Amino acid sequence: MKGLGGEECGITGWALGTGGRILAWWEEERYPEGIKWKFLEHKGPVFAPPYEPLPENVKFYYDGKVMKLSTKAEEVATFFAKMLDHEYTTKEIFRKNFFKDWRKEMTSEEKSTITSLSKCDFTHMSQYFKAQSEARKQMSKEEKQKIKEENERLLKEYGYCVMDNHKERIANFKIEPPGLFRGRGNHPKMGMLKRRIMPEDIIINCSKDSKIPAPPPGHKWKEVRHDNKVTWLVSWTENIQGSIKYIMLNPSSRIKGEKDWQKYETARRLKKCVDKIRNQYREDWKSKEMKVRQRAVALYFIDKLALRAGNEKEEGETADTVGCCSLRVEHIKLHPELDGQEYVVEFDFLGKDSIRYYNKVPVEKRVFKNLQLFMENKQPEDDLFDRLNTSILNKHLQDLMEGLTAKVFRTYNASITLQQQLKELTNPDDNIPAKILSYNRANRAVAILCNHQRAPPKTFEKSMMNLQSKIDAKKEQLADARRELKSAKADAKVRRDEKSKKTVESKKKAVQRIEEQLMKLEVQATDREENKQIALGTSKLNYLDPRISVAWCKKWGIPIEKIYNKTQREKFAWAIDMAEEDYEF
DNA sequence: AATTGTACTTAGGATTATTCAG
DNA sequence: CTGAATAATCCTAAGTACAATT
Repeated sequence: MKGLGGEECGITGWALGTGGRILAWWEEERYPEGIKWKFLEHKGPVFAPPYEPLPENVKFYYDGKVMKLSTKAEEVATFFAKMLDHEYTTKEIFRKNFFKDWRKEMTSEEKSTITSLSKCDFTHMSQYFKAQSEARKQMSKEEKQKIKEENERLLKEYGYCVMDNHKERIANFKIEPPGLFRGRGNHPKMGMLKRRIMPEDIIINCSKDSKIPAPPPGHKWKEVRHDNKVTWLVSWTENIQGSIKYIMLNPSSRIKGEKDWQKYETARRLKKCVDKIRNQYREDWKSKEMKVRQRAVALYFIDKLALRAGNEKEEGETADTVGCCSLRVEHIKLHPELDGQEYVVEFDFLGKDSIRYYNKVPVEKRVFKNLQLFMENKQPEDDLFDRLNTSILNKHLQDLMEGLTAKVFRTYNASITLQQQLKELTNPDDNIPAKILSYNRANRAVAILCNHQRAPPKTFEKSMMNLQSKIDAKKEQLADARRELKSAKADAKVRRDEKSKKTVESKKKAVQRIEEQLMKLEVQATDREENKQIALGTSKLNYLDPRISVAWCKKWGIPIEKIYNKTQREKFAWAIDMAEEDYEF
């Protein structure tokens, strides 16, 4: 193991600074471009537990008759049985894909008997699994403790690696278990069998001079390589899309954190030239070249609406979703006038994860006229920007600023919006809960911009009612406390002794306390209502320069724990350490 | 210039752990 | 102490980006 300039502490492997203090990664020297590490040692992946056949008394029925399945066919059947309550299993594509793949696992006898999925009865198997999970919940404390300890042992042994001078947490050291593919939205491959990954599928990446992880007994790795130009430790190819999956490090690691930091620095560089770029694309709306006009309008959408770039996708391989460059004519409607506004564009399309993007946006007249032009003589299913793709766009952006790509606009606009909103919404006289509400509102403005949605929690209505009744109860309690205070005051006026004065004081305090509690509840209710369909986590984790939040906390004396939970604090340790209250994005 | 392959970030839902009210 | 609500964590799919290849 080699140090990066500091001395090296023999036991922990941490780099030491000049004062002998342990250096955090963000205080160390960086590697030259391209090299990701010099030393990498790990224990390899943890494989999915082997299949455990069902007990004899758990039956599968075909066409009303008990049927004993071969182990392989049974395993795949259990995948379906475990999903029986899920909407997936009612979908035609899911059922068709599942059945096709299941049949591949059957013996020839099974194949000739089982010819229709609708004649399969998995309910007994399903009940068995429900009972199992119920039993797991009912386990004694000791049993639960034992499982917890086993997990911790696994984490301790396989959950960490040594990369250069640091012991780092691995994000996903467990190999994905076999199961049925759950694509999102209207995915053509939903229900297909995700096969079991074996050591023979696995490529190990580590350094030559490290202790190479041993494959499970009787097995060997597909390959062991020593590539320090990449950050992954383990990879394999999955069978649904044929794409490569990786085991990589936790967000708290140097290699992820440094990249994250760099991402925000790139966005800050965009801040310095964004005005120029905006003027440029506005000019380009008038260009003689169609290509340039399309590029300029697309960039305007990416900037103004925080749309994703929109790479091309292979048709029929994935759900039909789009981003900016892949928008089709059918995804927008042009309204010369709508609700008293001129030149309104109505967007309606499915984006990443098949989340719907719906928005009515007034745009400049030039943009509107250009869109009309782009749509001329086209069918609904034709590309809106037929002379443009993400590669062309990104090449252009690279010319405008080094390191600039389409997604930098999302990062930039998200972070700058948070900073502005915090400035605007924070009221210095507010107490801490009210300030946190303001923070959440600023966060929410970003989530809305980025269209980060969630399904409203199943229990939303109920929990809202619960909260309301809590508020009502608190209001009554407050009224009572006020009455008591009043009578205590009257009492003190008559008696004029120390004891009754003290009573008044304590009653006053009680009223104050209850007022605060009430206010906290009301704030909570507002916050929750406004958050019904909006997911704050994604922007907080991926788009908002954490130094903005850290600075805000320092400025207003808000404990950082109120904004970031433990995991988030680990991920953003660099920002928490670095940012002062005057930090500006 | 289109196509393919690789490596990485971003994403919402599912599952598990913790907290809170009764 | 117990069960429901809530928060945290886990999981892995689905994007972006860019290099290599045809």
